[in-house]
Amino acid sequence: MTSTKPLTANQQLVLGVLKRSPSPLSAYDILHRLRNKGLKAPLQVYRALKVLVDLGITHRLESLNAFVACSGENCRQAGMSGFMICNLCGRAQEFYNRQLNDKLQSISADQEFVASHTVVESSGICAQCKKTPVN
Amino acid sequence: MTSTKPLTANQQLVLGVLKRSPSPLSAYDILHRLRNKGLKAPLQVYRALKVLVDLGITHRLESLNAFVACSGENCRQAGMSGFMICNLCGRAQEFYNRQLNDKLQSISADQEFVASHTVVESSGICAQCKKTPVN
DNA sequence: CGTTTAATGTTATTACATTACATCATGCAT
DNA sequence: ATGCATGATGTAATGTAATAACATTAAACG
Repeated sequence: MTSTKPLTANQQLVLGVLKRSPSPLSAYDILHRLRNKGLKAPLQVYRALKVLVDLGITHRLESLNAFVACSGENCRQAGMSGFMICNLCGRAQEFYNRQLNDKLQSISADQEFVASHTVVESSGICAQCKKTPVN
Repeated sequence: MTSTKPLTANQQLVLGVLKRSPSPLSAYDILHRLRNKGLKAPLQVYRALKVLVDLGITHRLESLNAFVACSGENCRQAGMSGFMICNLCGRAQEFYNRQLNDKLQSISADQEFVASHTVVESSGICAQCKKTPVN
């Protein structure tokens, strides 16, 4: 029943670009790809990204200064998610893990720390790239 | 017997500033504090930071674009560490947790992903700030 | 010594992100 | 309908983070 406001034109454009991309894009990458759609300034992209991220349908990768469309449907309720980022092909695989979540919770609780957001990002080499060195 | 090369002048200056700071500093914050010591350009700081981070005696906080001195002695061997970052006082509390580590390992292993580095950063409110709202 | 190598210094540039302010569109109360 | 409030957009300028390219200096060592 989460009847939420529909996305605006710019937000749809940005989300579309992210969904089509196999790997994370920086705000300026996105802007570049939307020049032909009339977007001209970084702020137009950053504004759209903010909404998408707040909605939970896009994630920001802190270690990359880049953004990806959420891969799961129900990211919002699933709690925190993590990413495995391949240094060779550039792809970012999103994952959810209940136990990891719980462990992070308990670590916070031990310190009486109230976490509002948690970033988990591993960088390395993905299975694909391990097999076929170049991509 | 890890007889390692001694730190250079700039590296010592940067590390000193980080150790004295109660919270993470950006490279430009550091530069600002070292103007009086003769440092003039960002690169001087970034170069020193790179060495310190590679040595494992300083950490980069991806979600803050900032740096902190390592709080433990033996960070290098302890494996990956995480941070709890308070949005009010700005302090970053470092932590190690074996089980968290293991869990991250196993998640990677499941996907046949070979992680070289993992970022874990929670932001929220620390125990201190919860008690005494302003700091 | 002179040569190699690592560290530094300096300038310029690129990449990432936000502030400030003007404009436009929409909804809706009178 | 008219006028006002609100939210979305557009645009320019600026601020902040990071690196490239190249010149210079210092230390190591045959």
